[in-house]
This record gives sequence, structure tokens and C-alpha cells, in this order.
Amino acid sequence: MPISLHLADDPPPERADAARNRHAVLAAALRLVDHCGVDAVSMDAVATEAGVGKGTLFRRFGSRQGLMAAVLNESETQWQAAVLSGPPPLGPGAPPMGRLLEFGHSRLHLNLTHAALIRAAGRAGARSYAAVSFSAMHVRYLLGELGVRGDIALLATSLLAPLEVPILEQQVNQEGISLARIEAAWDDLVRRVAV
Amino acid sequence: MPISLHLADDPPPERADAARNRHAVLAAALRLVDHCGVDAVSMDAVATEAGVGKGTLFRRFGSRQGLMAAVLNESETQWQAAVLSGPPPLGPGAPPMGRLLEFGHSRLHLNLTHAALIRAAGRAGARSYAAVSFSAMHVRYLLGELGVRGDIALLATSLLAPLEVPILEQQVNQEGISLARIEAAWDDLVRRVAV
DNA sequence: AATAGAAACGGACTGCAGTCCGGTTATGCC
DNA sequence: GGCATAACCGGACTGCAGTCCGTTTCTATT
Repeated sequence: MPISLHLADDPPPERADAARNRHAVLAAALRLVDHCGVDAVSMDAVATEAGVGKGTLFRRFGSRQGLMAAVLNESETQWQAAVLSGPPPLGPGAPPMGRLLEFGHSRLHLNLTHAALIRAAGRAGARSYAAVSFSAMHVRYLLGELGVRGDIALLATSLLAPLEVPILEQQVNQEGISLARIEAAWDDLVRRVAV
Repeated sequence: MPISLHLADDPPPERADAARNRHAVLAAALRLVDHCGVDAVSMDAVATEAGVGKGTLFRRFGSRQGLMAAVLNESETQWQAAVLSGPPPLGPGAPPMGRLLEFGHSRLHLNLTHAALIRAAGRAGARSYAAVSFSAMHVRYLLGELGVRGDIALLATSLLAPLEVPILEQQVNQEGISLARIEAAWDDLVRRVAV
């Protein structure tokens, strides 16, 4: 009596020790990142903290960027859930324009909060595919609801681009622009784009 | 009878051997980058090719990013000259909207052409300060000419953001979007923003 | 329960970015 | 022209990302 069946064999099932090690590595990485800051965490340190060999880290996560992307994914998943099914105006229930503006503010703050981690994750594995494509999909949907005409997909990209980490960090750290002003400018941009 | 006077002593004058070495390093780096591609060029290789020690490279350019930024700067300078004083519609003489659209297309192509170098230059020294601030300044100026109302500085940033390398590479390499479509979408964005 | 085979493990190994310090060379002054 | 000083030079050294391969551990089958 098998406890879990494995029907479509495309993804070969993960071995028990592999799963255990993956969780140990993720927990160790999260611990070290919280404690020392992203940039001070080396792969050797994570391996030692997790009690595994270095080869294991690279086998499971491919690279340092991949590991950081996996750590980042923990919080991104929560945020995505809040967008898809949390309370309005971020979640469903509010009018589309209200949701869109709230979405931008929320993403802006999240990008600044996780700036170092997002940078360390680079474009490996999860980020440029999970976070970016989720956000793009959601903005496309809201632009559709608003009845915006034109190349919705690229308009969505254009609205998300000014919220990217390097740009926000330039504005906040180099030019000393306040968050309130950035939010207001983004609201203005959205209103101009959304007819 | 001194050949060159040095009036304001704030920047202490560069020693002759230092200048010679800097040119040798830049020439060697450019040669190697053209020949092997940016990512295959190591600092040791540049030092050997230029016939100097590794310490010299790091003294003059600070980091690999700094060296790549210096290499990049050679072509950026040419482009800036074309924008400021070249033939219209990129240079002065054309109506502002025409210049703005041409500027975007030009920057888009340049960013894709130099994508690897721009990425390697990161946000060191020149890029996030020369190229970005030059572009921002120019777009602010054109938006002013167009009579656009609002937070011109941040609107300029918002227009430039979708032209950044990571976003263009995602669109072109991952999603297979054509350059023509990206150009058209940017034109559309500009027209929506510029009232 | 024993076994065969495949997948995962781990630590020694490589290559590169960046640092450091003793030696060298240019410049300003006498 | 000679000398003192400060800047520059260069290569050996460190630490980390990523690789490789012999060894161990799991799982399916009988």
C-alpha cells in the first residue's frame, strides 16, 4: 500500500535523503542570511552550517544565485498568495485601478526590502521566471480589466521596469528620492498609460 | 619653461608612466574583449597582454567592473556626442518628439549591442553615473520641450527603465519578442506619457 | 532479507577577483 | 646635477565560486 503514487514519471521522484538535505540547506542559508547579511554568506559557510558537502549545494541549486533564488522564493510565494487571494485592495475585490496602484506600492516596498537578496539571486532559476513572470501576468490581467488598448504585454513590462531593484536603489541611495515621491510618480505613470 | 601648467591642484597631475600604462591597459582590454568576448577576459590576461602587473590594473581601475566601465566609456562617449551634436533626428534640429523616439531606438540598439559589456561594467564608476545620468538628463530636457507636466525627472526614469539591458535581454532572448515590436511599444509608451 | 544499480554525497582541486607590501621610478627642490 | 619623497609598479598571497570523481546511501526487485 504505497503512501504516495507517482503517476507521470516525467519528474523523477526526489529521494528521501535529497529532500532532507535540501531542507537543511535552505534552513541553514536562511539562518546565515538573516544573521550575517546576504553578501557575507559563502557557499562553504552554508555547507558547513547545514552539515553537508559543498558538492551537494551545487548539485541541488546549481550556483550561488540559484541558492539565493530558492531562499528568496520562500517570501515571494507568500506575497504571490496575498496578491491572488489576500484582502483587497491588493487581493481580489477592489476595483482594478485600485488593485494596480496597490500592487505597485507593494512590489516597490518588497523590492527594496529584499534588494540585497534579489541582487544575489540575479537572473538564476526563480527570479527572472517566477517573480517577474508572475508580476507581468498579474499586471497584464489588470490592464485588461481596465480596458486598456494596445500591446498589453509590453505595456505591463514598461510599468514594472521602473520598480526593478537597480533603478529603485539608484533613486533612493544615490539621489535621495523619497519613497512617497516614487510612489506618486508611479501612480502618475499608471494613470497616463491606462488611458 | 613648463610645457603644461597645472593650475587647480585638486586633482594631482597624472605621472607620465601612469598615463602610458593606463592607455596600454585600455588598448589591451579592448583587444581581448573584441577577440575573446567579455566574459572570457580575465584580469590576469589583460595584465599580461598589456605588459603590466596585476596590482597596476586594480590601482587604476579599482575592479574588473571599473575596467570594463572604462572600456565601455570609449563607445558611450561617441554616442553621447552624436546625441548632443550629431545629425537629426537623433541630434538637434528635429522636433522634440521625433528626437525622443529616435533616442529611444538608438539607446535600445546600443544596449543590446553592448549588453555583455554593460553587464560586466555593472554599476561601477561610469555606467550608473555617466550613461544613466546623461540619458536621464537628455530625456528630461526633451520632455520639458514637449511641455509635459508632472514629475519630469521620475517620468524620464520611467521611460528609460524598459530600455535597460536585463529587461531587453529577457524580452529578446527568453520571450523571442522582435525588436520592431519593442520599438513600437516604446513609441506607444512615450506618446501616452507625453500627453 | 539480500542484491544490483542508480542517484546522491563530500571534500580535494582549479581558476579568478581582489589585496598587500617590498622594490622602483618619476617629480620637486636645492 | 643630485637628493628626498611620494607615487607607482608588480607579483606572490588569500578567499570564494564552481568542478570532479571515488565512495556512500537509497530504492526497486526478487
